[in-house]
Amino acid sequence: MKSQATRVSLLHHGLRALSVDGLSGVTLGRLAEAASLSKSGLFAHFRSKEQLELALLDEAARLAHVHVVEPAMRAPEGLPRLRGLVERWIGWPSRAGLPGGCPVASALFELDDSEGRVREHIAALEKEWRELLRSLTASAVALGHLNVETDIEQFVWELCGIYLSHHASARFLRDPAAETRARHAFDALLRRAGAALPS
Amino acid sequence: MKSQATRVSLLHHGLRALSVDGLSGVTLGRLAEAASLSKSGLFAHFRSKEQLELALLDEAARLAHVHVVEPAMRAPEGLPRLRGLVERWIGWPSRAGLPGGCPVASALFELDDSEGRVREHIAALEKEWRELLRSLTASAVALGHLNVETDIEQFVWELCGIYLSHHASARFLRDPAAETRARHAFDALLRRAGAALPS
DNA sequence: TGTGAAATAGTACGACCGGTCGTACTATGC
DNA sequence: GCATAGTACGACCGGTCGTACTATTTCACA
Repeated sequence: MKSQATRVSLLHHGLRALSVDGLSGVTLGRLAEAASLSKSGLFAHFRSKEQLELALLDEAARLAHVHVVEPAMRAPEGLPRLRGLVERWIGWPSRAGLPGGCPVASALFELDDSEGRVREHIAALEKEWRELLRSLTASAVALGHLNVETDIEQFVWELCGIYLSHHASARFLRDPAAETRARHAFDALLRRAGAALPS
Repeated sequence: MKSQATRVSLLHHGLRALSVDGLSGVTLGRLAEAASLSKSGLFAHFRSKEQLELALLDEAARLAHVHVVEPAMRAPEGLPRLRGLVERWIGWPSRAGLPGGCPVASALFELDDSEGRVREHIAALEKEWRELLRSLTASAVALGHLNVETDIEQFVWELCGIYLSHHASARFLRDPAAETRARHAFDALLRRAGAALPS
């Protein structure tokens, strides 16, 4: 039982470090210290650095599910649900209590030329996420909230661009207008897809 | 004279490493070995890791200028020049001979929560780049190629989103359609700004 | 309350990190 | 033609990395 609590604490501190420093910034020594544990005590939970990284990515995905997906799914199907998801998605890490940026987004650029299980795991998470965006968009089309001619794949692709641009301008450039820019871009994307929007 | 050649070689190998592994992946030992130099011989050129990083970022900017900006500036002012720039910008690292991705783009996500001169340098480069995009867009507006109501800042912001989304989908997800998606997104952005487009 | 397993600590390892040292060699300017 | 500055070398610094091994503590349950 104690073990479970320790593991939760490790994932908590590890996720914070991951969001700030990226995958390569999470080290066993620092994480052990942050969690008030010895390096070997930590090692007993994750038998390798790789397993720790995989667990941290899963924890990030779980947190995103709790803070983004679940509340969004309570909105009515179609456009409202899609809007709800996107609004909670953009900038979700800080609302979820993370001190840094989105772990998956930074990993997308950190590991783009690497190989191995960690990269594959992120690729799987990212594809799963895009599949969710795709299905919510398709649902909005099916319900007549968006045009039937909408290129759904293209829609999702551009949506991801908005997310990444927001991440870069909010977190790196520290542009206070990032939120507004993202919302305007999303509105424009919806308008192009034929959504009925207030002005 | 010999010194100059060594420095060029160091920047060359360093930039390759930077594009593949990111800033944290460039280490003095590995770079020295790649350039067939001792670590201390390398140190004679760059008196600290930080100075090396700054020099590498400048070299990346120089390369981008040669491969992206200069050829684009030969196109007629206004929309043609803007189009020329964007077309050469998207995916420029591989066309410039780099084995990895865009060093600035990955640094935008790698250093978003850090501090120091390196971060500031990247911020300056990025702002300079966005200012270039802004001025070319403003020129296209002034010449009547784009609507006068165009929100130029917003236009540039979304353009950066297209660049980042292309980077992620091409380099990480290895989606062969990345190029097409980026072009379609750019065309849609131009159409929204009132550009006269074929079909 | 005693015991065995689970959880954690302790210690050590080889490799690599950024950086410094003294020392050569070599190109360049006076 | 010689002083000087730049360039490169190999050895080495203290520190941290991931990982392995053994010892100790903690705790649930008999």
